[in-house]
Amino acid sequence: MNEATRNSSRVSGTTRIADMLRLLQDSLPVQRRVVRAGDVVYRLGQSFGCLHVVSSGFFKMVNLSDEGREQVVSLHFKGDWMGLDGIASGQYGCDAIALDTGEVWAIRYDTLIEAAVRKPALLTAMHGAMSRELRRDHDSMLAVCTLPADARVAGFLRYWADALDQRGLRTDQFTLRMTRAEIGNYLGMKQETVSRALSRLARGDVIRFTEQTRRDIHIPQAEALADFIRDVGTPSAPDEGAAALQGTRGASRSGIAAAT
Amino acid sequence: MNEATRNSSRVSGTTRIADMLRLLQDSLPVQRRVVRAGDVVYRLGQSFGCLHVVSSGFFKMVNLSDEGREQVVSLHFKGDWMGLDGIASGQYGCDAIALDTGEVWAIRYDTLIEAAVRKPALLTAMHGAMSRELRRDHDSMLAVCTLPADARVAGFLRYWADALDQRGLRTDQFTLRMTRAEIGNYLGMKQETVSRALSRLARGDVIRFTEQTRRDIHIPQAEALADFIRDVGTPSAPDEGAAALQGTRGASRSGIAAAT
DNA sequence: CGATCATTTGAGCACCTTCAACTTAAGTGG
DNA sequence: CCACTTAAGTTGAAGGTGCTCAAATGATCG
Repeated sequence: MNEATRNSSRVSGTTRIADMLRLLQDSLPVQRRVVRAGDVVYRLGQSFGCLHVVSSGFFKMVNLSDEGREQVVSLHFKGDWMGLDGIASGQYGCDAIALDTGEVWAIRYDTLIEAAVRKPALLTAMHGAMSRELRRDHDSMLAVCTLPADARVAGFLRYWADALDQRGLRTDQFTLRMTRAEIGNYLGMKQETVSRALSRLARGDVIRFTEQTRRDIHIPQAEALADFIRDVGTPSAPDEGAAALQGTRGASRSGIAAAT
Repeated sequence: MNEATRNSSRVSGTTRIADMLRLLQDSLPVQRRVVRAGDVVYRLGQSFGCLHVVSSGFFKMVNLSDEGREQVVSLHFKGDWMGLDGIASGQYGCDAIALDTGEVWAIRYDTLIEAAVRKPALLTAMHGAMSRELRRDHDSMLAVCTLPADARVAGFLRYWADALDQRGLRTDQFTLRMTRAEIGNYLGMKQETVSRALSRLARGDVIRFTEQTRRDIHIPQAEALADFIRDVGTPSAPDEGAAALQGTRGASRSGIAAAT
């Protein structure tokens, strides 16, 4: 996703999501459910029957291997759909866990399909959600496989800010709803590495910590974040945007070589 | 995906795919296209209009960042759908590249939706494809983020064998359609690491190379592959299945600890 | 049959992990 | 309100997995 796409989607994003929620509400019987942090919406292996749409709050999807390895594979915000990966097999493919208080709407899949004959917009909404999720998965893989740890954390913050942006919320300051361990799991690194990366970003003034909690992030300028991802992500880049981090880590790829 | 799921899907998998291709052929105008290795089916950013279904051959989907970082995000076999990630934005999200000679059927998305009113099975087919792709993406992330390099390569071979299995092809011996560099990119490692991992697997007799080409893989017993992934994937496991690799790498996690 | 690409293998190093200690935040019950 | 407990987060030191760099071999193709 490039810069232009991100910016243009702010206004249309909020209306798109609001319109979709209204459409669902008006066209289908929805089962509302209020959740609190840690609540389970559904579990991997449970019989699939409903799709779930986020009305408010934040959710994580956790994949689990046979041997017990865990992986946070996606995050879901207002307007996102959950459970799409259960359609084919008839069983949900992940655990869906609430990261904060919020509300989900459960929609029977078969009911949705029936109603879609009368209201094609329902299909468009669902297909759009699924298509966006595929795109997001692919962007995640790109980041996990091609970016060093610091840039991955920076990319995560940008992703979170973008998600808020598309929902009309303030993006220069927000509260992470996840522990360092959860973030690390999602990004394919350990919690200590996340902590160090955040400290380095703060030291370079790419981000700031507001409050003592260390979960409230302030982003002085979105440009600096984007620049940082670019510069650290491409080893051949000269030191311009990430120059502020000299001595901490930004110099390692070019500088240390001469020292050995 | 557990063992039972994999085995039960062999017979039903082949009929499912054959039935689906027949359904598409009989219900919709499909644009056939023959491709050869390296051919581009569509490119990232191109205007979305058609979904593409693999009639034969093998394909990779490549995601590209603004700065030029490349990532193979998925592989597609007979019966798989391509281009689903373009629905929401109206642009394809990846490059679709043929890995071998084959055939793809292009289907107009809007035509599909119209026809689905008469034939709901068309929707079921498309939703199933998308759901399976989401599941596969999540399994990829799990592997990339939680398995060491050797187990990731072993998991890749098992994935390829499973894909062939579901299509009724022989799974104890097959030809990889990708270079080491492509495999490495897909698995989040360098080509040298893939090469070393394959050499170690062969040294432990988990796989064998047939022919001189080093792309024809023989799997003496599928169990050994699965065991290997389990054993190397879980650090706490005692040395039983991967014992054959003593001295190469399998011992590092449990053996070296005592040496320090 | 020379040229190019793919693959293998070795040696050294860097990024990230592991292990550990410490600090801070958030409850809980007296 | 303050000990006490537990979980989350930070930071340092040391070590390992996988990367970089390099060279040699093997495969493929005009």
